[in-house]
Amino acid sequence: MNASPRWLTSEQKAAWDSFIRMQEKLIGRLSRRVQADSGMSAADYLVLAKLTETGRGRMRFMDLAKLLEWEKSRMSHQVARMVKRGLVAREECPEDGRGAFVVATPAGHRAIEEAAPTHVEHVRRLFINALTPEELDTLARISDRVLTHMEKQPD
Amino acid sequence: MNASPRWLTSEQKAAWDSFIRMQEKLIGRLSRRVQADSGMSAADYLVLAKLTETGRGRMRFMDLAKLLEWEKSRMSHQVARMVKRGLVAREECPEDGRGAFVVATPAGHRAIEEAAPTHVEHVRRLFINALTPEELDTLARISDRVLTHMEKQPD
DNA sequence: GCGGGATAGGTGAACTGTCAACGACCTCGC
DNA sequence: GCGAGGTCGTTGACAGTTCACCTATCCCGC
Repeated sequence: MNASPRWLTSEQKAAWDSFIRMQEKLIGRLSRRVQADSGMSAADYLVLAKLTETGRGRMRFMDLAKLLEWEKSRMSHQVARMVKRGLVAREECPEDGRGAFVVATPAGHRAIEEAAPTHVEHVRRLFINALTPEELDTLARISDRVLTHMEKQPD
Repeated sequence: MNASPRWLTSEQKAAWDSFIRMQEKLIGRLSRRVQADSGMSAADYLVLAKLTETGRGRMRFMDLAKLLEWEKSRMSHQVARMVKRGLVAREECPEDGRGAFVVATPAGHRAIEEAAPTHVEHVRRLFINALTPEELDTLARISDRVLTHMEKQPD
């Protein structure tokens, strides 16, 4: 018997496969829905959601990136695209010459306010409604466990 | 009280957030690991894994796409890239003039055989080991429930 | 006040995924 | 045998991501 056998047991593999399949299908469907319903990409939605919810529509670049747990480069490209689409604008930061603010434009505010209820409804329809409150709670605890565990692991 | 309230309860939102965060972190770390360890992308790994495991290294294009639940266009682009990298080759299909086979090259076989144990080890380390067998089992059931539920839902 | 390291942010190239449109081929009814 | 509609697979344009590297600025000890 080995402490770390080469393969997974069939139960483990089945569990892993189910999880992966579920997660892929769910995320895929939700992001296609956001795109189709609102014309925004899933990334646009996320950025606007965090930006308006946490920063009231105005946030330092890096704060937003940290909140989303995104790399700055990803943030930078994403904001550039959103500027092009008129959803947000950049603003200089007087206190820090390096810094910048991301600000939701009126169109950005409107877009997220229109998209949010629909998105939430899809989350409920596809995910929340599939589970009892107890199952949902269990899933939350399991997710937190995995997260905590991962944080203790090296890369 | 509304049958379908506009927002999620705080428990529901917390559960959803945990799940999303976990899933993103986990997938992100695993795919960066595959990339760094083997030089293959996560997609390359998946394709080679299914191709060798299910088709013994040779499969019809569409069968492979269905197995992975990928769109044919994605499959097509992916195979094109993998051909360029020497991991697979295309072969014509005599019985069906439209059809084509994807075949793992010797380099492809070697690559997946070298990468698989390491990948499995990371799955174990980051995910399996975080949970008790009971929790893992619970997660599998929950995933299946969500999958079944989604299949009954329209887009 | 100044030099070095850390931090904020940007940029280009390469890669991946999606969407819509397309050509080639098969199949089945007439 | 031929035409309609489906299936197989490709392609091009474009959105998104990552990686490595870059600049400008800030902070802090000396």
